Amino acid sequence: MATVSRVINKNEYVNKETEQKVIVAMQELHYEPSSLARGLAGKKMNTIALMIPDISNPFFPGLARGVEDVAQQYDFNVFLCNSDDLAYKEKSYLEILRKKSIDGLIIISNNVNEEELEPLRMANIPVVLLDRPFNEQNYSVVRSNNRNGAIMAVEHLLAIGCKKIAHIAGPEKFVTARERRLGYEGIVSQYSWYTPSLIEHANFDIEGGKQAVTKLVANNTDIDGIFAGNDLMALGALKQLIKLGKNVPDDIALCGFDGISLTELTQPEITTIQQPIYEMGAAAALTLIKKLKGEITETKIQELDVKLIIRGSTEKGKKLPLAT
Amino acid sequence: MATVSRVINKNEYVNKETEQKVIVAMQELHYEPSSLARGLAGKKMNTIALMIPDISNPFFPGLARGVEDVAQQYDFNVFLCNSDDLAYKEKSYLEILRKKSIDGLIIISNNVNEEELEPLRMANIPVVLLDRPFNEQNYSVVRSNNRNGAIMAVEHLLAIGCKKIAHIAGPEKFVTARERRLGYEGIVSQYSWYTPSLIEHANFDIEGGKQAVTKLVANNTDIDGIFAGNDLMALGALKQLIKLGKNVPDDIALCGFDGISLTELTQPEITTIQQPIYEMGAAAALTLIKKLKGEITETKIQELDVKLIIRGSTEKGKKLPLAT
DNA sequence: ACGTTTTCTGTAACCGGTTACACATGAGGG
DNA sequence: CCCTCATGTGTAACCGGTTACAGAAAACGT
Repeated sequence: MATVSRVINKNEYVNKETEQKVIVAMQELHYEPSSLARGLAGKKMNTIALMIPDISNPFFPGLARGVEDVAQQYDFNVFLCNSDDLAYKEKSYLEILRKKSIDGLIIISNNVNEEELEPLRMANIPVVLLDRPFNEQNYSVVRSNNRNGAIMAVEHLLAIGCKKIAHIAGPEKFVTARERRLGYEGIVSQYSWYTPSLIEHANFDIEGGKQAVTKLVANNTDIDGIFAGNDLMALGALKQLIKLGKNVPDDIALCGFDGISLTELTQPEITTIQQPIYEMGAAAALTLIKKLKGEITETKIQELDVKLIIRGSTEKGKKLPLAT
Repeated sequence: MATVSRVINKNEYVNKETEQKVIVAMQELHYEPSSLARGLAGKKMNTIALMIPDISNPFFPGLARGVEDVAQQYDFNVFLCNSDDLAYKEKSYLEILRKKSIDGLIIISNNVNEEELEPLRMANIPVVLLDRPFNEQNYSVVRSNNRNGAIMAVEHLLAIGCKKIAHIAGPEKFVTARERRLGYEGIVSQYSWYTPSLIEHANFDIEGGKQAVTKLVANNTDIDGIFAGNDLMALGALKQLIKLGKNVPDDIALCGFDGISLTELTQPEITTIQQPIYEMGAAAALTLIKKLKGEITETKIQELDVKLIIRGSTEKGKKLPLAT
């Protein structure tokens, strides 16, 4: 028994011959060591968990892919938890994860706070905050440069000649939404046309984008540019703008944020600030796994750069193929 | 110790008073039973796995939601496995699932066959096939009525006056793709205009839809209707049709299959055959959990009905708002 | 040749639960 | 009053691994 265990873990003296015999026997008997028993005996389970808030926003599956690929590469499994951004689901998952003895956690969440992660810290389970850090001191963080991205978006809209730019902001409880709004405000507050009513808050989804556009257009008859806080809202915004008979980009130009592939699908295609989605997931997974292996101990912040992708929704004056 | 275990499992004589004392003590000590130890001692882990082929096709997250919600309701956890439709990933997951002692599996796959599931059968782990059954004899199956849906789609295209209808078929290895193609062929083969070149095979994704349209339009100058084998392909098809300067629906009408919400986002919106996505996931989870509880033992096939959702892409002659 | 060190393997305790079994207690029946 | 049975609790074996420890055999140094 002990020798078999040593063969499997290859970390102690085992005679080559015996090792071969064990390996052959394992194959013949189709022996598969039980993760449960190993875990119980104090070994790592080689499983990390990834908690995402919304599986139907393609941004998060995109992150998940990055996490999964890296995990797979290092022989880790990923336990995917979809929290729907609901605090109670997140709490319940955190409990479950502890009971199941996962080795580490990558979490994207606004509802969770330090206190709730305390039990994990006690159990020595490392945590990496992805995309939405609630605390950059005590945890390793992977996120993109949201404020910069917002600035790039607004400056681009100004560069193409927009004279009055509105912002569809995500919920204030999201750091990402706040950062993007701050980036927007930083630029536009210098202009005389700016009024706070140019900011409309909405949920980070298609419906939110639609509703925000309706309000913005009703309250500000002369806006000619919209910076949406994420791509789903930009999609909804575009849909609604068309419905209201606005020409995009000639009447109103539109820029999103995230870089999900759906923005290439619309007519016109949507200009957006592209985050390195896959890479963010991969970086988070790599950081977590290195922590698990003890290769790094200190917490670190990884801020990835975003990129402006110019498409039809901000190319004024260009002749586009007609949709109808 | 034994008494505590009895309190937790509430299945044997325990004095009310003692029970209370145990419960209080558990709270005071923040005691959380270890799933690992329970699993090792032969108990269920209350975890089921869901294997999906493509997390970026919204259809599958939709199924996942259904599965998750029902699982949660019955206090089960879901281990989500994204196989990318790759046989080796699926195989590797099947091994892992066995080692981790999950209780049951819901699988959406073409690559897996009976032989590969044999170890699960030996380990007495029930399996439910979802969406893409490779065998309807030995496993419980949840799927929708694909052939009927295809027939409905084609008949709708005929009803609005299409004189030559093409089909973008998914890969033949998918049962769903085959069934839909058969439904299409069943109807159109009665017509004199039908030729096999009206069927173009493509991958079940946006890019596939684009490519197929390019070929179809090149080979058949007079098609005026397209039935796409799934919505992602329909999205790609629409995009490409517009690029080629075709008016949808007046030049070419378009119908998809699945009923993902993205079809409402385009201009024009896409007519589609709606599957009860969430319900399919929920039904699969319910079946699996009932099997786990021993409430059902026989295998059963659940075929859910689909529904035609008529939208702009098949409403000929209607004035639509302009996109540009 | 003999003591020391290295290599190798087996025994047994342990991880944290479940459960068969033994045993104690009190209630009910004749 | 004694026997039986239902109720309640503790003991110990077990699930399937890991690993500290002990001890055997082989290699090495002098």
